[in-house]
Amino acid sequence: MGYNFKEIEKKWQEYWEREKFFQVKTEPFREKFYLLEMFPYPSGKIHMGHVRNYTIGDVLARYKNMRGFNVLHPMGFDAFGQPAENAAIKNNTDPRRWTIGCIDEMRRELKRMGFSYDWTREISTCLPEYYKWNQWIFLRMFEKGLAYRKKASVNWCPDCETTLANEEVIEGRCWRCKSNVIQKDLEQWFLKITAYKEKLLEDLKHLVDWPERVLLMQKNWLGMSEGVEIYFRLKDSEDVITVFTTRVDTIFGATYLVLAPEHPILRKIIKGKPQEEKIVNFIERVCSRPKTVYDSAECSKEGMFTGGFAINPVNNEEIPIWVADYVLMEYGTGAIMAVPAHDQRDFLFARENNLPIRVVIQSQDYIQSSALTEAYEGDGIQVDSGQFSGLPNQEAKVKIAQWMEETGIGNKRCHWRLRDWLISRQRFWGTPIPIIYCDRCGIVAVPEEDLPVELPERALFTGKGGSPLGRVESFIHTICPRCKSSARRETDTMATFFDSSWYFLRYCSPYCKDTPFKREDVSYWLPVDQYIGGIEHAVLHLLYSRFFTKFLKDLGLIEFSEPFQKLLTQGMVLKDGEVMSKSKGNIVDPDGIIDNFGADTLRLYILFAAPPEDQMEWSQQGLIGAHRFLNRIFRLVEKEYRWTNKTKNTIAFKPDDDKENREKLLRKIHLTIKKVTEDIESFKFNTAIASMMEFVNEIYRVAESALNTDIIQEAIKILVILISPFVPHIAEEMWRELGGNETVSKQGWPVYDSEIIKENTITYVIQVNGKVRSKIELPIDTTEDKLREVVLSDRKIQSWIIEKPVKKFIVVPNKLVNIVI
RNA sequence: GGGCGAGUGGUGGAAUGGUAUACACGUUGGACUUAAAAUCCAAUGGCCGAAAGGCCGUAAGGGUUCGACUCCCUUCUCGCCCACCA
Repeated sequence: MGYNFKEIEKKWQEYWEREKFFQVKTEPFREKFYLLEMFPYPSGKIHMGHVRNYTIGDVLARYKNMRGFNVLHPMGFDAFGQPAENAAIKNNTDPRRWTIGCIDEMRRELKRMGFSYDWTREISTCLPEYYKWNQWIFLRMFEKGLAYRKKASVNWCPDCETTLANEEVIEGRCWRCKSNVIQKDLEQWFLKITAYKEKLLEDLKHLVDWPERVLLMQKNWLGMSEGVEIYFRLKDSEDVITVFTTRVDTIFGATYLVLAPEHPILRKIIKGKPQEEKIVNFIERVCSRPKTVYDSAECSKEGMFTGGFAINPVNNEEIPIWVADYVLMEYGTGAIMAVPAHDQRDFLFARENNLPIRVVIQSQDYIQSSALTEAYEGDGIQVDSGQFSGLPNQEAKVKIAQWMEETGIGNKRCHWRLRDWLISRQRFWGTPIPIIYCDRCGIVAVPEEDLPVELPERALFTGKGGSPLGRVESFIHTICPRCKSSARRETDTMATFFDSSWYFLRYCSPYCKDTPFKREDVSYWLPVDQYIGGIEHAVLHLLYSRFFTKFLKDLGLIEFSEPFQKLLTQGMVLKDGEVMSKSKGNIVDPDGIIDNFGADTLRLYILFAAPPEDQMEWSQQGLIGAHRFLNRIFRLVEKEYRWTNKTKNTIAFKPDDDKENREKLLRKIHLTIKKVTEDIESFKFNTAIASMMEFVNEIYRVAESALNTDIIQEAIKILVILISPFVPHIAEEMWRELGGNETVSKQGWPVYDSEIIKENTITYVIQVNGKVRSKIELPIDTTEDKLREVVLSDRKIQSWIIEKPVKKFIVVPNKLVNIVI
């Protein structure tokens, strides 16, 4: 029989709730700590990933609390999204009711875990009092020209007459009806995140407490590349083709140009040429290809000669213009200069189509154009490059660009990978975009006083015929705010990433009715001191949140430009080496684990199994081990080590029969405080727990030999405090059982005494030629001469160095000696 | 194809230039018990040896160092991100 976790956990959860233990308020003169974990999508049940994420956060929140910080630790739900709508289609029910049901269930589960949230601040993005502010922010962006309409293609199922997310397109077919998906152009809303690209890149430098790889992923996503735009005149017209290159040093090796199939000048070039029809067919074939199908480098590059020629401005050479599918309209200028000798893609294409290859960068081992088997993309010396021949290419790169700017041949440019953010979704379950279309006035913003534009109560969910919102007549028909004639509402809703791009601000003033948040609250709590969540949000969510923050700062609503000071990305929870998922059927349900072992066991196990950032493998055996450990510490209570209120926080020194054990335990107490504190600060929860296990082993060992001493009571007391952020319920229970008043959560965090930790003697490791041969116990700070004398007279060491001269005698103070012979 | 990260006992992991395998799981043996569970004790990288002890050992190979899991180079494997980005 183990300890009664069911009763204990229920009791303390009720206590914390009754005492409003984790409710906080803005207290300008108290040091704050804002700890945020990524809020969940309410799919119905929490999974182990959530448990891990929120347990990591909870340990830190409770620890910071005990250190005296005013800790904001909120939780909410990212409640809009497709699963609710799909559930509604399946059962023809209301996505609202489905979502609220899921939220209730998940809140119940989160409470069972004993997380220290301030539940009075809970938010759900699907409630009008929240999404009103999505619309408000959208309108501010619209005013600033940062929200605009543009045609963009969507995946479209002609049978269901509906748009599909990429994940709903399975092998080019609709996931529901299996018919072929086509690309369809729709007018859609975009946010001009590209207006902030330089700031988004620049400010990454300040995010020193973010994981390196997240910074790198953001950097790659922004994708800035520096290069030169070069202007190629056409042979027989005044038209100019602009190409972008990062390798302007290879310009003398350009032997042809390539246009993307969508390039606007292409039709002009081929007009009236014999191959016109063939090329038009080619263009149409390539453009209708679903974008997801073609698979990069593996895919063979297809293209044709257009019949046109361009003039290379650096040497007036005539070069042919081609069209090929390996050039993308979306990047750069949609046209490239092809240098087959120094670009692998160009090389393959040139060989396929018998186009000339000309080496203009010579490598150390001499290369010949005719003998190349692959492009040479490395550095070297310019050859056949006019006045730049003989220069190292890196130097030539700079000089050629300069020369081009002076002569008007080209200009230095940056190109970015980042695109504007498409936020329109042809879906019901999202924030309505607050826009009205009037035949007379055009696109009109919904006036602020009319917000929120609420989702209608009822809609029909069939999965066919477009968005359900588009068929709710009472929603669509409205009056133009400007001219008062009849008008139509926008029926698209916002992508849910919009909702989560500013939710961390709403937690500060969740009840605010006039603005999205109160300035005084936000300026106290923000930025978030520690953000914790999955690596899958390393790019989009974090980038969008940074964008919103910068935008709100420009509006003058906030004073900071980065929302998250520190970031921790936790690893995934695996079972049998695979990610837990419904489709694999390898889910372990947290609820069932809590039933059988308790929340404390689950918390302890999930922290002990691996460091937070690493992936962890679920093991039922390991879980049982954690449970066993909790039983083991709980048994300390039953051994009658209760303390009286008089004992207080001091460690009493009393003469004891077992002086050595006493001193050892005292030192262990302070070593453990040190280790656990440092490990929590650096998120090494697994080793923090290991050190507490060692501590417990030591307490038991000493208890065997010297029963019922005050030092043991003190050790247990410290143990209970140290372990309380990890396993709060059992810690509270033990605290009371042992005679403590108040609660353990209200105890200050213990401080170690470095004097007590100090050792008087050191066990020196003695190596001979780098191999451990002996260990000698010596007083601390033994002089080197004395050390040498003792070590060389050691019997074991003597047998190793006999008759061999000592070449070197290396001393690492208070640690190790290495004798080289 | 490019970038990043990782590879340590039967297992999860510890040690980031100084005793490799802390802590835990598992396994084996023992104590307690009529029995089981629970608990407690002991052993647990490999090889040689009766023992003392020795040799080998952190994916593979090489290098730097008095000393390398740790730093450098080469190779292999796995994971993640990006990917026809000019």
